[in-house]
Amino acid sequence: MARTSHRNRIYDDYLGRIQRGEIGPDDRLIDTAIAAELGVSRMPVREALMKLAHEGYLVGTTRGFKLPDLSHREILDIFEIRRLLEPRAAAAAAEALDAATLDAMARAVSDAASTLDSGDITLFFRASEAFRNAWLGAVPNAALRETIQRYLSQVQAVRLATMRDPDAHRVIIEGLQALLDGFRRRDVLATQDRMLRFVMAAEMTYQKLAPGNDA
Amino acid sequence: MARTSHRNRIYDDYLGRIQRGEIGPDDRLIDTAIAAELGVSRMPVREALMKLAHEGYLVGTTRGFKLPDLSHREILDIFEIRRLLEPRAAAAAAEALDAATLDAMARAVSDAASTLDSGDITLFFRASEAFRNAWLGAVPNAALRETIQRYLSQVQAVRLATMRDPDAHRVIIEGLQALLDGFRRRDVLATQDRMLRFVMAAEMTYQKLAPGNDA
DNA sequence: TCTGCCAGAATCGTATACTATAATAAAGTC
DNA sequence: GACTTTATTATAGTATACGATTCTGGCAGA
Repeated sequence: MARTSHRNRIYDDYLGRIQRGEIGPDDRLIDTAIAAELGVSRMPVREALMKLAHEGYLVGTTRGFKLPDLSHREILDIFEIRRLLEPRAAAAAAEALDAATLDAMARAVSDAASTLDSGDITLFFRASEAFRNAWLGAVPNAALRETIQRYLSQVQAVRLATMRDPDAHRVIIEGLQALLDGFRRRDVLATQDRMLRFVMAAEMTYQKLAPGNDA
Repeated sequence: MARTSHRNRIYDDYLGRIQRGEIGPDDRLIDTAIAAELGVSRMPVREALMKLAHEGYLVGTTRGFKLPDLSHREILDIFEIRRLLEPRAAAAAAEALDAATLDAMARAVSDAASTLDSGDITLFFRASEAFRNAWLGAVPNAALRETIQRYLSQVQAVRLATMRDPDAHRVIIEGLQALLDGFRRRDVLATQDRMLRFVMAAEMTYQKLAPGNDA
């Protein structure tokens, strides 16, 4: 009867929670616990969590699944990939974005800008995520979009590490505003350049604020 | 006792088979059949195959797992990603390659070149795969390496579609020779350029020989 | 001969149960 | 009081079983 399986519903559910930042770095996702909560057996939960792990959104430990804690090196390695992919993806999205999505992006940017005064970290997180998901959703190359999405954990880790620094906060918001302007004008080249600058700014900020160098 | 789980052993086993081209486009991988063959239950086999599917090496159908049959569009989309990533990755590998790996690559290229006369398609396939795995193994950025490896299915599909054309065959071997020269001389910029040319040559050849346009 | 339906078989999704293993807590020793 | 060793327990891994679903092939009727 079910139009989709338990496994897929649970997968969608937890992917959404991860994207919205509802899973903390210390949370442990245990199949039996989730299964009991949902009134199903371990297996569909286990399979959903393993799928998230195979896609990089979680890592399995001997004691439950948790968010990956990326090392300094891994974060820098992924920055290298993002520098290569995201400018091109953003440029392609600039040609494809529709008005409704642009409006949503404008709202996200103004939400984010408002947190410069309010210091509302949660809103800033949500607005950044909304902006990113909006333009990514408009990338016509599905494979490219999915590859970029898989680095969600890195984006969130960087955000977490840099968010509380006022300078970084300001730099990011200026970057978002510049990007929004490029997207709005459907200026492919400007968008490409600005996305590269945006990623590189994030990288430099991260390097400055990074918590030493772990494994 | 087992140093690793059944699941992981089966995963490694079948990933190897896929890489070596031992799984045909019409083969169906059925968990119960493999389980019976190995003397284990369905579950570890099922989980191994699902992991391969989550990583893009297989797709699940209602009747077993099989190789993904990428559409024309998907193949072109992945070419766009490869154009962005592989030149940079090859350039980084050029700095890191050791002598033994270079020797292995030289052997792969000469094996591949020998098939111009012999027409030994299997050897050409194996040699191309060996060359690719060799330089990819030397890419220092692990995340980049893994992302590129995930497009194995596309590489194989393109190889399959272009391999039998004599012109394409020759173009590929010339590209391999040019790449080998770049790698050998540890010439980062030349390697980067040549890898871009190599990928673009494959793309153009594929477009010329491509089997129409399916879904 | 073609088309639609039905029965059977193959395979998937899920449930439950058991074992193995690794983290944690507890107990003992120096 | 710190360090080692031994229970305890939580959780992962695997096995087995069964109902649900979806192909497949044959049969009936047009």
